[in-house]
Amino acid sequence: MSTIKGARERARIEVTAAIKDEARKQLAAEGAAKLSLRAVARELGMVSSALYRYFPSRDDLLTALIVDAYDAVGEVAEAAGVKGEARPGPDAARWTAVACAVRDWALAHPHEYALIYGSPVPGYTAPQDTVGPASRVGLVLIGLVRDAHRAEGLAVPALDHGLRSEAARLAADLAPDLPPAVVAALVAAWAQLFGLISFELFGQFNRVVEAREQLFRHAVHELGRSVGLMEGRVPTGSGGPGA
Amino acid sequence: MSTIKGARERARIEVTAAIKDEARKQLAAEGAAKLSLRAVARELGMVSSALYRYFPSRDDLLTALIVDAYDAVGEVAEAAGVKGEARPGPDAARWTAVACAVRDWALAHPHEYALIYGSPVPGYTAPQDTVGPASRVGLVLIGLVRDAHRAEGLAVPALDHGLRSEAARLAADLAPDLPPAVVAALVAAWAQLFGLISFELFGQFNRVVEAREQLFRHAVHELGRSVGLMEGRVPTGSGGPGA
DNA sequence: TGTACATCAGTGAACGCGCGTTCACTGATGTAC
DNA sequence: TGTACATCAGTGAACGCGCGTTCACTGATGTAC
Repeated sequence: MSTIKGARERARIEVTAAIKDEARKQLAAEGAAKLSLRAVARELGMVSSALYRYFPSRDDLLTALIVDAYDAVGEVAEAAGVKGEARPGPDAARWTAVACAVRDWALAHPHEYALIYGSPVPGYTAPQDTVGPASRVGLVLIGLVRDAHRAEGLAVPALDHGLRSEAARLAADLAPDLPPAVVAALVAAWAQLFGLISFELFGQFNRVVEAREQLFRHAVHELGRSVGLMEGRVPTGSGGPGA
Repeated sequence: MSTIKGARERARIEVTAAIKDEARKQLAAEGAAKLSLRAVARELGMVSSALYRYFPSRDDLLTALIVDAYDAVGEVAEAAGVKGEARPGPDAARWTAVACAVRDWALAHPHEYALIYGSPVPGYTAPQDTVGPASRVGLVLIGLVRDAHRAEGLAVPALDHGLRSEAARLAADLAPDLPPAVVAALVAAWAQLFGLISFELFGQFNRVVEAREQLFRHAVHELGRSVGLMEGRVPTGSGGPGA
């Protein structure tokens, strides 16, 4: 249990947070490649060498920011994906809710998004610590499809011949309880979901698309169908689709 | 006509090309943010100030690389998208061919791809010169769908209520001769196509997906369907689908 | 409660480095007569 | 064909800047007895 510790420990936690906050600000202003320890220290009124009490190197600070970003978007996705009384609609609606939540977070934190889903930072290789947090959004999507499958609300898609063995491998790795065709479609949909967000965020829609949310919802809806998620059977109203 | 000019002019063309080639090498090694005029000059055996005879600033060199990259991928897409005796199959096959050609180029030139489709370079804003070259791949996709439409080989998709006005706007801007539903689906598919490539290229498939080409082809095939492209009606063989 | 010692946050100076850009210059290539 | 001048590629030194990281240090906080 981390009960109330001494002033030293509390100070350390606060300063660490302040360093990361300031670093995030600079990320937004200059991008990851130009994140500078000296600038962070300067802004915090510290001397640059003082940061080394908190992070052994610039790369370690970057890693901390990456882990935080994965956790932040993961949390948002998990919150949007909860099943329960709060969200009684069909699973297709949860699918869309998760996708929109991720997109909203990305629009609100574009530079943190770019840090984790953008072009790799040159010379930086992510350490093992990032793989857990990095998989949280994916796990939400898998869980959601699993719920639909258990409720027999999944229209299992067809599986290309060429994709059979990879689909089996993916299913064994990620969700042995789901049909391989669903897992393969899910992985493809996962990539396309983030692809859509990146494309918008990195400016490719500038001067082309205006109603970006509508286009996003449309595409996400199609992605949900490609995975096998079905609409509620009643065309109007929000009555549950039954077992 | 650019007939054979003096030695000075030929030298200028050659040196300009050498600078861009060396810059591309450094792009691959260090990424766009760390592209350094001094390093390029050093590698070329010139003094750094000499580069200013060729490019007025670092940003102008970057712009030249961006334009070249857009042109390179545009050329590849155009070559793969040509209609004619060489490629008599249904338009769905051309669609896949274009997508695979773009992906192949991206895999062969990952850093040039990241330069144009990756996270924006901080502090750099693309000038007007890039918009023409940037649209070449999109134009290929539009042309291809237009061919299918003219041959009545297009199954016009349904159009969400919420997307109607944007679809009309997009169609007016990009392809007034195509049904708005098709244009909207095409723009979404275009984003997802590059999204898939970026996701793979930026390392998100590491330790998850192995048979990446198969997964890509599967997703691209679905995207083609979402736009309305149809398979040849004859399930086996490559006989043309007729008018 | 008081003292002696250990821990550790933060300082300030320094090392060695690389960067983009400017500027006056040299010398070779091209041009006009 | 020959001469005078203009053009321009490339030089070398300099300006002013920022960076990550190390290191011996001071002084405050925490701990053991």
